[in-house]
Amino acid sequence: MGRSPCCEKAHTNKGAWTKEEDDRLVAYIKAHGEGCWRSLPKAAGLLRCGKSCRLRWINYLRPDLKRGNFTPDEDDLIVSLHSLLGNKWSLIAARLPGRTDNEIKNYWNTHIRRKLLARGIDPVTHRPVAADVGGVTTISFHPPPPQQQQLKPPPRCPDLNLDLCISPPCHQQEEEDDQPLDVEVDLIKPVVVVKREVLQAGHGHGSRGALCFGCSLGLQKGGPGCSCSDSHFLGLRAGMLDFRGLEMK
DNA sequence: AACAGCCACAACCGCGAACAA
DNA sequence: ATTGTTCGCGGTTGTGGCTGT
Repeated sequence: MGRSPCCEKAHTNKGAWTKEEDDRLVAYIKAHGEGCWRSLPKAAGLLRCGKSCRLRWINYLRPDLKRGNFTPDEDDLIVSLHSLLGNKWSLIAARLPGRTDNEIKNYWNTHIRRKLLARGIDPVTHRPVAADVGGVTTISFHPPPPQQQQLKPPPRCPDLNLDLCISPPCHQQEEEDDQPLDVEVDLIKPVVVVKREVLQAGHGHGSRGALCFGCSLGLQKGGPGCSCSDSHFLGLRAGMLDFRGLEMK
């Protein structure tokens, strides 16, 4: 026996949403809140399946959506998070307030991926594209071969806390021991703040607050994932771009 | 002006995880 | 422990708009 359908397909609309459907959905959620998507369409008087309602709300109707063009900051953040998390769009979206996983996924596939390729960077591995002897360029459009697949993230990274990435593990203790780090934490966009520090670092751990992305995430200085001595690449640092092989505790 | 091809994005589909009975 | 249901995610497709010929 197959899987039961997510909803009654017989009497549901498909395709683009009308203004009236949008209004109904918004009005219902404003009145009753999110939840129980399966029963929502009926309760809201919509001829849609629950999944469709959920997607419409999350990707388009939610009032806190930012919409509009991605900023260069967001661009860089997406690249760095993708290098860390792979195609975990929902996790990436969680770090970009006002952006949805679907939006980021589309943006990645249409803009960033192309941009990386144009710069000679493999969008899958985030490493410079390897050119073979004959001058033919090899680009990964599919998951990397087995030996590289261990770089894939574990099914979930439950213990990787990206919520607040300012952490002290690799600042220069020998220099300024008990001085508290002078770090401004933007609670709305904490990760962007970290990344800006990474960008302005440019010279390893010597400068205060100048942590590589890995160290910003709380990884061990000099350990796997720390790239404080690597050269810059794409406004980020080459070498810091692949944390996917790390054991998450 | 008409057509074809391309691009961007909204929406759908299938699967696995989480949860409840 | 098993089964069924619901939700959420990621990959894929469909479609409308734009651009070039």
